[in-house]
Amino acid sequence: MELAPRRRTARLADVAGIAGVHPSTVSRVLNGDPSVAVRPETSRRIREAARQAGYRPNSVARALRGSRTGSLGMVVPLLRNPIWVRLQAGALHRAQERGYVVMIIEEALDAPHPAIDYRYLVDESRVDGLMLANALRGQRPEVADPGVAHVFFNRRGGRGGNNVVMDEGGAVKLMVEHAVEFGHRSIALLDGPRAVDTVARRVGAARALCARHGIHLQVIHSGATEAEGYAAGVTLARRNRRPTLCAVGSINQLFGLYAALRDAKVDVPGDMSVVSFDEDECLAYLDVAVTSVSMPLDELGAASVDALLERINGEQSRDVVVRNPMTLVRRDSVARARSAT
Amino acid sequence: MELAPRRRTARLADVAGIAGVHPSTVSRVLNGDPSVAVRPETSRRIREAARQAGYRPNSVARALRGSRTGSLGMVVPLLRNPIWVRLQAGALHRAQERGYVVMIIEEALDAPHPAIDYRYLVDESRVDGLMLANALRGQRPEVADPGVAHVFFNRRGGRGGNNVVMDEGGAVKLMVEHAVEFGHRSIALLDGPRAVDTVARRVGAARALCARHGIHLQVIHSGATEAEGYAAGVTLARRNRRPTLCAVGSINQLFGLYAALRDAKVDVPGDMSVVSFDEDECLAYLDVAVTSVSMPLDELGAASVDALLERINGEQSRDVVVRNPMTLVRRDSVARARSAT
DNA sequence: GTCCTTTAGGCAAAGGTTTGCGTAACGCTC
DNA sequence: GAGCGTTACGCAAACCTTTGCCTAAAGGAC
Repeated sequence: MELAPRRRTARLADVAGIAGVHPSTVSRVLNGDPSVAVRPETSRRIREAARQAGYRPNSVARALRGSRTGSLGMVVPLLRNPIWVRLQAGALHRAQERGYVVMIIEEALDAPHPAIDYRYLVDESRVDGLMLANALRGQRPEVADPGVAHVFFNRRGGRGGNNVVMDEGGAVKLMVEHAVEFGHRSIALLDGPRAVDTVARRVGAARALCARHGIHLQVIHSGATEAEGYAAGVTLARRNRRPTLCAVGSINQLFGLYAALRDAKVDVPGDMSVVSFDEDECLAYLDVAVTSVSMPLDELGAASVDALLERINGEQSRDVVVRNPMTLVRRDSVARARSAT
Repeated sequence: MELAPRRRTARLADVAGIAGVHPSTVSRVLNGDPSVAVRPETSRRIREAARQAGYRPNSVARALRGSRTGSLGMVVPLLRNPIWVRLQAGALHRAQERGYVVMIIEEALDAPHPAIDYRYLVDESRVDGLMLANALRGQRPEVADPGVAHVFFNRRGGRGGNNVVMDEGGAVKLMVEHAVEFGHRSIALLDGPRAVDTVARRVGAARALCARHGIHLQVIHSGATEAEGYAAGVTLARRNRRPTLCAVGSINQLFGLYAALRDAKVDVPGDMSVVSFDEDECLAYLDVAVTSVSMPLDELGAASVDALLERINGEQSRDVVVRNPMTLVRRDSVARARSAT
């Protein structure tokens, strides 16, 4: 049917030609402009012409005219960690629902700090706004720029008002209450670097809650990798007055911790219980299935898109906390504390 | 310094105004157009003006004029599986090196087959070309369209000439030779659905190689999830003449298989050896560290970008096989075959 | 001094859409 | 049938760059 050397795709003018009307009329009809009045018959003719010509609006021209690109930028620190993937997927789908596309930027491993300034993506009109998850506490010299629509997601940034985060405090509460339920009086929290906002909020909540419950808390900060989780696990296993439960911030650290405890002949959950803050299907299949707190990652991704679109549309800034389903997934890695220290 | 209500970002005309030249001259100087002749002093003045005005070329206007968007679309089936993430990261970085950005599209879980036609992204000038990994063997009614620049990566598609894949045959060879080295005479290959091209190539290579080595091969197809891997493992464990080594196509299936063998009291590697085709750092930390074949995923992602840019630049189509580093990572899950069946 | 070649940079069109405004034709009222 | 309010569209500008072509001035050759 179209054996010709692929004539450049149809333009508005082509459709207008077929339908015998002016391009502007085609535009209004196809976009459902309510301010226009066309006869039903004309409208039908235009739609038919568009269909026949295989018309697709040129998004570039549209973007130029309307100074809206219809795409959003998402900056994540490291795709390797599964949570970013789920956040990404959540954002992707919500963006698609709302007619936007998402550009992912993975901040390079050796990125300098303060990180490079992705506002240039907005200045170059590549995206309408930014979703940032590369903020580090204190490290960033307040790039918050009211002229550039942006939200910080999962990790807070700037002066506030643009943050979309989950209820880490609630997650910690689930964990601590679970620990209490099983009689634990001394617990450890193995988490990422303290410069990461998410970590800081978990640690803060843990300190407060443990104090209230009279539980001894020990916090260990390490990188979110298997190797560093292993190292932390080794240290932990050597302690003479060892905590009876260890909560872990990332799945990578969890793998390391598990291996370290196994190598040190520390039985899970007999000698030490373990809880992960990173739920993943594979946790159910480890040698001792891991109890975890399942966080609403997809929802956070979606909420970030929603919040960013609010900013783009000039609505009031406000912080958002995604509370959705957050549940304790009980598996086999938590047992009654053996010898209350 | 810029306390004003964020004047709309500087345009070419603004810079020209400051430098006292015509916009076209600014454009040529800033883009290093070799066909233009300007005095060094003028050039310097222009650059200074651009710097001072914080000028950023509007990529949308540029795209409209040049009919090049500078972005690439990448369609992946399911982000959950880590290999897509690594492919994505590889593509992201290479694209960035070459001045492009990448838009990720995750094909919905419940996507219809034949899948939706992402050519519309090109027709709408949202991207300059497509990297597709959602092709299924036979299922797709030849969407190959010479008018739309595209490559199929990791999974072949179309009539050939646009495929960028890894050397799955080489990977299988590493696995089989490893098996031979350890005296295995009967092996199983637990892999994804046969409609997936990658799987088909692995299976084909395995059949040929095993035949040559006189090894008995049993192929099990299942979905790439923990649950289906578990189910396959259960079946496998029940076999009376059980293979002595099982190779696994995806890490998710591997987790399931491992759990099934554990539950069935089949010792790894004593009763059955295991090899994964999906290398991941966490494999080193499982209760029995998993031997795997490490594939050049980042390189494949990068090569896909390179190949797509060739198509976009109108160069000759050709299939590409990424061979780079492909290594056997020897860990603890392979042992000498106990009782040669 | 005249003519030709460089040098240095300006002019304007084009790319496809959106949208404020303008204007015919039509129908209705009186 | 004149006047007026709709109805149904058309006109053209604007969004910002890039680029083919043009021109004016300067420099060189004779």
